[in-house]
Amino acid sequence: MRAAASLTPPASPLYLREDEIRRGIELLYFGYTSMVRGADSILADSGFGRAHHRALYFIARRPGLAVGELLRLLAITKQSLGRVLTELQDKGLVEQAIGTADRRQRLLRLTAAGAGLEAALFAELETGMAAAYGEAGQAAITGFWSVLIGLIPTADRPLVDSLGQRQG
Amino acid sequence: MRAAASLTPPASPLYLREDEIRRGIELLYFGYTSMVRGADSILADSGFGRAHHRALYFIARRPGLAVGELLRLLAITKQSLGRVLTELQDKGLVEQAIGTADRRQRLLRLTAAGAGLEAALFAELETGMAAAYGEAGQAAITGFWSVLIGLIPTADRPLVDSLGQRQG
DNA sequence: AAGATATGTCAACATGACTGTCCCAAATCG
DNA sequence: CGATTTGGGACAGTCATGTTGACATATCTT
Repeated sequence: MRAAASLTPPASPLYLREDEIRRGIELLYFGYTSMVRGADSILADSGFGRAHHRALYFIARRPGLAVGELLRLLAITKQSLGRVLTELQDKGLVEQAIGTADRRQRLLRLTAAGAGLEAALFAELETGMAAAYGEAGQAAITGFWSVLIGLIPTADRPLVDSLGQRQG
Repeated sequence: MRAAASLTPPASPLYLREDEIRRGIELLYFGYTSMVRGADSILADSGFGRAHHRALYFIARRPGLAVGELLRLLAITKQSLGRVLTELQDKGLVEQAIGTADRRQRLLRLTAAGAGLEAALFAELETGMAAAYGEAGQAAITGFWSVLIGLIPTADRPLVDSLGQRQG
């Protein structure tokens, strides 16, 4: 089915060859690692790692996030998150408040210092992402999103979607 | 960058809002982690981890790959790769041959057992990727690829492209 | 009052990165 | 030819970040 080698179509809709799957796997791997590696030097300067970055990111995205929600987003154990969160609080980047509706909850938000670091980290990711968006064009962006959504198990999609929703 | 906030053009493809950038970051994170997590149970059954999976993957993709090329693909230190490679060789999944053009090189390939495990791992990734491709449609796939390529530093793109090239 | 839930904490351990150092064999350069 | 560089390997120690398991406390729900 490799018939016309001269006029290779980008991707055939029905006959998905192994090479097309492998290309997706590889680009996803290299694209993801390129993105996260971009922030490493900023993190190293602050004495933090990628785990701290992920926590900062989601707290910045959803201020007032409860610990349990962050746990579900990161899909790690509470012991792992506990260490990260303790460090961020000890260094004054994150603060907690007791939940209003449910007083067992600890609602997380960034301090001014935390927001400053997160902004620097975000600016770094933004540079790369904006360049990629600009290079690829508007139509490509929606395609990029829709394939990625398709990779996420349907059970997890509401959680991911909730990040983009207007704050309640 | 946020200078023209007052006179925002209505639907300009160049006006990239923070939410669009954050959506890309998040979907890339969740899409990538969803993909790799799918193979974890197979790996655990074999007593390997994600580092072994990455090595197996690239050796399967480019049989006869030299150690140095694998090192550049994975972007880790040779000490880290050394341990992984030693384990894969000790368990009979990978074998080495002395380079023909350059006898210092060690060319890597999978044994039959290695190819079997890699096939099982690939089948797992393929299931998810094929479903996402199918859900999203052909146009989306090329958009997906082109944004991801844009995220990869230009200096690294030839290396990534080389994976898809016909074997020399 | 009893049970479930949200969070925190202690301890031990596994994985997979890192740095630094040293070594050997083969290729390449002068 | 000798000197240097390159490809690969090895030893030792460390760090970041994940895991299990057990247990405690406060609060909400029934």
